[in-house]
Amino acid sequence: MELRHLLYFQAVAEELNYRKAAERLYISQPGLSRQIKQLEELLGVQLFERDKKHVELTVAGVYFKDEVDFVINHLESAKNQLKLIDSGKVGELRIGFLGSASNRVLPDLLTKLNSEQPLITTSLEELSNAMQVEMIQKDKLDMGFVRLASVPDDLVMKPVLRDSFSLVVPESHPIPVQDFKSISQFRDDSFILFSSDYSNYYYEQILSICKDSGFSPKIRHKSVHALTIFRLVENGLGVAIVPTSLKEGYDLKVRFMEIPGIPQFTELSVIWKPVNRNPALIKVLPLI
Amino acid sequence: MELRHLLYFQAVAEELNYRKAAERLYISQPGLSRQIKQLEELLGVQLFERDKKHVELTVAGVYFKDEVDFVINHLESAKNQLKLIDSGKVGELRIGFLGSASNRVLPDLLTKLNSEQPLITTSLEELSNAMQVEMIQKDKLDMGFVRLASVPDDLVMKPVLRDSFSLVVPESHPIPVQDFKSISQFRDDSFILFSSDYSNYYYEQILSICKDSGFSPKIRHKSVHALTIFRLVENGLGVAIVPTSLKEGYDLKVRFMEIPGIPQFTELSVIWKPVNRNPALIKVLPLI
DNA sequence: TCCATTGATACCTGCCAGTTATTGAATACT
DNA sequence: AGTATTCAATAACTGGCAGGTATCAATGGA
Repeated sequence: MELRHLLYFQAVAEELNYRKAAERLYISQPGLSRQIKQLEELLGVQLFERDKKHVELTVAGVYFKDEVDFVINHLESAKNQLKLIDSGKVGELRIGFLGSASNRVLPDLLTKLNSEQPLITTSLEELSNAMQVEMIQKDKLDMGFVRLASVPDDLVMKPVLRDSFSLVVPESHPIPVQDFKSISQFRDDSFILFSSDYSNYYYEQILSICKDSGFSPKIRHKSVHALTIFRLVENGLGVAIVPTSLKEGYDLKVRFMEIPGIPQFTELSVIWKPVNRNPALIKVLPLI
Repeated sequence: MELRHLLYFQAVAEELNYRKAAERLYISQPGLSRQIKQLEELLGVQLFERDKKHVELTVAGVYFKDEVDFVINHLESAKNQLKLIDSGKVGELRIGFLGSASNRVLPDLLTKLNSEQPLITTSLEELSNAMQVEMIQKDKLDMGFVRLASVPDDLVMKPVLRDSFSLVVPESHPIPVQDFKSISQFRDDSFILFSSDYSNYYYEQILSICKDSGFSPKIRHKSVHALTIFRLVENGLGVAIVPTSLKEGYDLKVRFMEIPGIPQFTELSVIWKPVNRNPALIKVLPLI
């Protein structure tokens, strides 16, 4: 059985007249007759009742017409949908992001995406730098927001936000912003950092900030979640060094103080795999 | 486009290897290559990613595979229904059921069906929860008996039997029914459970029963068949926790003891797809 | 009675699905 | 490194069948 049989059957079932159906299908009437006969043989079921002048659907034929209509329509819509997916108009984008990603960049992207490509859906997952790289390489993720100095050859990286570092202290901390001259003023405080296995590069950078100031920080706590770090700071368990952009978006009793006179900075970057053929990714890349 | 293209596409999408797919289809590999190429041209969409050694589905291809599976299955079932209608029967109902389904519910339904809709025939298949959901979605099954907390949006679920949990022990087990106060009395026994891939929800529930009683069960064996589990218990290889309704219907040297004082219960539910067009299903739904 | 219109039959033909033989490239095996 | 193996694509051929024309047999309206 072929789709041809079904389309011919549809036409005859609607016209109930071989000549007219054949005309509509742009084929000859004898050809149509034969195809319908063959369909009936293939199915082992009589679909039409002919009485030398009139054509009528049998009970089985009525049922089959319904099903054939359904299948043909479904196939037609699948073909259309397929085109949309292929052109990237609809699709899903799997995005990974760092817990220390900005509170601005990701929402901005999603907003832009929503207005310019409303049929592209997203799935978001908070993951470490290393995990994002691995998952993008394995095609389990389309795009990631990371803080890394470099990525493997098969990925590309594009910086999206350059960030200075800020010290985060409890609101009640005795040293006020205007007196903050050097990070070494906090050499005796406990420090709370992002875990090194979460982002090793990031961890090293923060250590180098302290080292440049001539001390090695007492690291009391480590966490992978920005919010957890802030809560710990809030409760007086220590001070933290984080990207300045994290200042926005949280409502906490902590004070952000940009660290003066240091060369270190951090860049939030988007990474992806150029050979990833997800059409949705190709549509989204120009937006970043 | 013809059905031939779709069937060939299915085969290649499953094998991801032209040679093997061609073998399975009993045609030559070059012929298959050409037909797939032609299908891609007809659709105007690339379905496979080839790199001189490996064949992979594109994103669009993954979508299309799903749709093609659905259409082919639907058409297949329509053909079968058609034969039944033509031969005077109303239709066939394909029912899936869990190994841990009750011994009462399914026979009851079949008896009722036999008296009220004698022209509807049934085919029964024992399948896991996940498999039933998938097959119903793909129109390979009309109705399923499952134990699940929820089902995908395109299916509906109706509870048919609320069941408590019972402990199953060998007849010779030293703790008699009247002394059974808590499951924690069996903390040192080995446990035999339904496999978690058979029904994850179910598995978790049993673990939670033990956890609530303050211990974590030593799981020695897992099986997907109720009878296997009972045989293992019978032979002293451990104890099992199963729905109480399984008590009936087996003739075994085991003792069922309802677990006292626990909130957990399990519901056997019927699931089906509302848009399923099988006329037999529509006749049967009011009976449940 | 004649004619218009129906679907079925007989026979023909050109296209294309499927074949075999081969290439070329990438991987696995010495 | 060199050889064997395995993959998909290409080229050239062919046979079957979809679709064509011509025609028939029947029905029903004048």
